[in-house]
Amino acid sequence: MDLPPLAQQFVLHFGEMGSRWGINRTVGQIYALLYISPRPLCADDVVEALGVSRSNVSMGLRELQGWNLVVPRHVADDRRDHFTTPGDVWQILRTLAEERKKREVDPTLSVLRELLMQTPGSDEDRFAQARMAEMHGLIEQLTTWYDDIRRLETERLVSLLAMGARVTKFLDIKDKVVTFGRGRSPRKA
Amino acid sequence: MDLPPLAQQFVLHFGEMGSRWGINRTVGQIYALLYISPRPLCADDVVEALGVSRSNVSMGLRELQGWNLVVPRHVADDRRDHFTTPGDVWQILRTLAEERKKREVDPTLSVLRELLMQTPGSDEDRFAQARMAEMHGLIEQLTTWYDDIRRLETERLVSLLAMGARVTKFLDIKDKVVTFGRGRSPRKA
DNA sequence: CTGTAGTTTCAGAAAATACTGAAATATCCG
DNA sequence: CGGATATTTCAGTATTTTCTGAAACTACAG
Repeated sequence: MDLPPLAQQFVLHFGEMGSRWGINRTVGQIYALLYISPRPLCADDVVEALGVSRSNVSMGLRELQGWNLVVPRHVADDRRDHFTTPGDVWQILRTLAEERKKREVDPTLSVLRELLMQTPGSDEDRFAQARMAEMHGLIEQLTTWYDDIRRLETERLVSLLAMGARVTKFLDIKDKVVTFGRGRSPRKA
Repeated sequence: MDLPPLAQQFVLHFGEMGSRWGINRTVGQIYALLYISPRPLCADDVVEALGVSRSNVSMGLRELQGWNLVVPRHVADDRRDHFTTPGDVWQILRTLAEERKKREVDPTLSVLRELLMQTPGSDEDRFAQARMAEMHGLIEQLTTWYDDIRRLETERLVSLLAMGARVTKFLDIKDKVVTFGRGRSPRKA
């Protein structure tokens, strides 16, 4: 690997973190490389930059495309496919959330649903099913919330984040507003 | 493995998902088993239920304790350690978020900080650093937000989730309130 | 149709990870 | 302390995952 120092450290870090993120080292490195590259790179550029085999790069790029974290981009006067990461980090975050949900949460949700449909044949199973119901309820609440906020434009999402826990203040206000609406004597909030 | 049908399916599913969640099959199964068990189990119970080696269970339990997803619990008249998962699913969610952040996000955040301190030695590095700054900004916003809401009691967290994207309505209200505060003539909202 | 440049597939090698049984260690009780 | 029970460590084995080079495939230009 022969990259400028900062780039190299970044790429190596992503390689190491790869395993914790459920991807392998090469895939992590390819992503990092494309992320900090000022222009789209072709597979051979990646081979050269990372010093791994051509076929490994091919597989890595395929996997990253499967995650929608890397997109092909045509470059004038070159038959070869070139690749970039989407530029907007907020978009990347959405993609990541979406894909992780799809891989890590959805399968479990559907298994839980199936198991909750079945009739328990023993006390153990009855208890187990109750626990599964709790887990199912939690996941369902989370995914409903996620489905809701994923549609927000970035700007709104950012202000929501910036508010943080302070939004709960408005929950209080809401309670008061509701009270007013029920005919109690209003007074200034 | 010899468990009641529902329990068994649940345990097997967690074993399969393990790899996607960054844990191995046995660890996933142990967790699932403890989660649906009506009483704390000792290591030998787990060996018996899952049909894996004693030492494997020992390592798995150790790992799960490292994640704070399993806690030892004493059982009367038995010298052996017994283990449970915390009962409250919301607490489990918090723990999971906390641990995943610690393992998957924090190391990258600190590497990014380091790399942003360094002086770029080339145009490539200058560009790379700009991209790293974007990523750093995003992660920092997310972790700030997370630090904020992780402290909420469950009840408030739940209502926040239930509100979903509707909280943004209050952002509009807030704008109005600010406007009022600046001396424009107030009228009922 | 043929040659060329580019890409993907795939079987096996290499590396990493998970699992086991045996031995070592720790803990408790009398 | 000595013996019994419970737990952990660890070296070796098995399994899984990753990576490679060679071959197969594809698309296009001449």
